[in-house]
Amino acid sequence: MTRENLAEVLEEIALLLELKNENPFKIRAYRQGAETVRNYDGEIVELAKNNQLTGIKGIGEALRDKLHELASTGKLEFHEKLRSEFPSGIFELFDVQGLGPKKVKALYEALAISSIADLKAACEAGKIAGLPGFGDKTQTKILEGIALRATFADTFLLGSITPLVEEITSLLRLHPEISRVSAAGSFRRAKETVHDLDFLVATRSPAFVCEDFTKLPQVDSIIVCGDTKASVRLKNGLQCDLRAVSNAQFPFALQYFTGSKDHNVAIRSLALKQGLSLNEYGFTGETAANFEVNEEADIYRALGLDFIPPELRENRGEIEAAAEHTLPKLVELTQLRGTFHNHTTASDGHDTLEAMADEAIDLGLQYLGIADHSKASFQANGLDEQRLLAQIDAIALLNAGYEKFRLFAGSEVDIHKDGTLDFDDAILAKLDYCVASVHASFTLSEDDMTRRICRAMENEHVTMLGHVTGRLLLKREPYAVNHAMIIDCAAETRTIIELNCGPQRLDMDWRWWKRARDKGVLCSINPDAHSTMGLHHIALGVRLARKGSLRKQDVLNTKTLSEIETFLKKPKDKR
DNA sequence: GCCGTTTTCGGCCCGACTGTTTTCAGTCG
Repeated sequence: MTRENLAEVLEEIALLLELKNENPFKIRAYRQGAETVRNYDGEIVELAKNNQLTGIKGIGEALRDKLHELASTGKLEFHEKLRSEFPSGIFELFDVQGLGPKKVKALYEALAISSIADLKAACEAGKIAGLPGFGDKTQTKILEGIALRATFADTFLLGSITPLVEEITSLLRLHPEISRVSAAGSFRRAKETVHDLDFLVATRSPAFVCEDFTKLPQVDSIIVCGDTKASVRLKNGLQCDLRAVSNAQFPFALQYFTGSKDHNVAIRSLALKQGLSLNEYGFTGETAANFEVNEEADIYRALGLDFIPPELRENRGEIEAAAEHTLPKLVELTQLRGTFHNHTTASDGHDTLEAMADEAIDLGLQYLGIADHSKASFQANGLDEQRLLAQIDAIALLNAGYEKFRLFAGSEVDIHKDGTLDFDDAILAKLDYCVASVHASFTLSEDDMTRRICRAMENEHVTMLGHVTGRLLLKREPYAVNHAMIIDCAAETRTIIELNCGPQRLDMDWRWWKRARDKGVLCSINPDAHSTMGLHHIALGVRLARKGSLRKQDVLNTKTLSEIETFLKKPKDKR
């Protein structure tokens, strides 16, 4: 039973309750519960098993008991009973755009439709259009929705859509009727994956701008287009929404559409307590006129809060911190001085040592850590001892030619199944630093995997731990590890934990960094670059580090070259 | 079902858009 399993059951209950036309607030409580489970920074599964879920906002008595039953027995009677009332295929109907609980229920009751296949057949036979509340257009839209679902993924990697967001933002900026532009939503909050893109613009001609938006070259088809909002499907399948507001409304709308929903609910209730009502267009209420709002920060200030950076807006304590003026000063891209864990043509990288160094210099970095694979990563052309020693020499030779830049010789050394390393200590001692990573035997139990990784971290030559869970977002599940124990072990052994900023990895997950930070564990923002372009992912890494509440002093590679040289020369237990 | 500086009951965000209606229901964010 994983955290995600718990959350999924709660979400499924919410869906089933919707089908049963239950109290919408009860339904929301289950959804909220799922979100709380996903975001909780602690061993929530363990706590649920031991029935220790107390004092967690959003989880009351009923949810606590249900999560306890679920975590300790693997199932939940309440859930199973609900499930037995509907065929299991009915869940996939919710994936079709335009189908919500009422329509799904109507389809099931009138035509016994309980799968996408049923639905498609019924549409094609023209049976849907005649149902009450349905019509010809609905039937056509459902067929389109089914086709769309088959063609495109519905979730996208933050890193892979970033260039697209930049393109669209620049095009909107060029529009003569648009004065302000911003991406909003989960993209702006730097969620690791996003379902859709939200753009917000300030304009005097909203309807005109909405129409132009639907004509952008990236647009495949129009979903809706009204006077103040438009939704389109981009050519890569991503749904993209535009909201057009006035310049005065812009900061309110930006705050509103950036979310998260939970953050906004909390902000609004805080406003209400102060006699202010907040919506996406402004303040209302008796004292509303007292506040001049030009920027988002003015809204937070009006509520007695420090400005909350978008990355932190997940309702995980940031509002309380903003009220107490204890928000962290988050790390910024311009503060990075170098980066570690990068590959070259020696193992599975596409570019040479020299090319990688040149790119790092162009990015304004003072140092670059090389860490090609070790010999056990046979599939990645891992280096054996001899080739590694040759690479150390090659790096020394290049370093002699740089004036204000340095390459650090490292290795991404495989952690064997038993926690021993792929190189012996004598070889590791010759390196400037070492990243230890798991690349095989992913199916160990959580206990065994955690022990394996901790054993590796106990090695005095292991500077940092690579990709903690090995996850590939949207592709491969993380292997089972106990994050809390890994973090404790890192703190004890003075091992740095990597924030691997490959767009598919973003591992360790942002939800754990605050805990690591508070235990004094340093983070290294590592691109795991396999090409010169891969180095650019440090920008993505910084966004996720910010989301994880990390400050400059929590990030190893904000150290200057001379600081990092001193740091790496110290014995590990003195760092 | 959750929550509490309106505290154990009675709130809990609501506006935009579409399609099917003839004033509104459903979906979405």
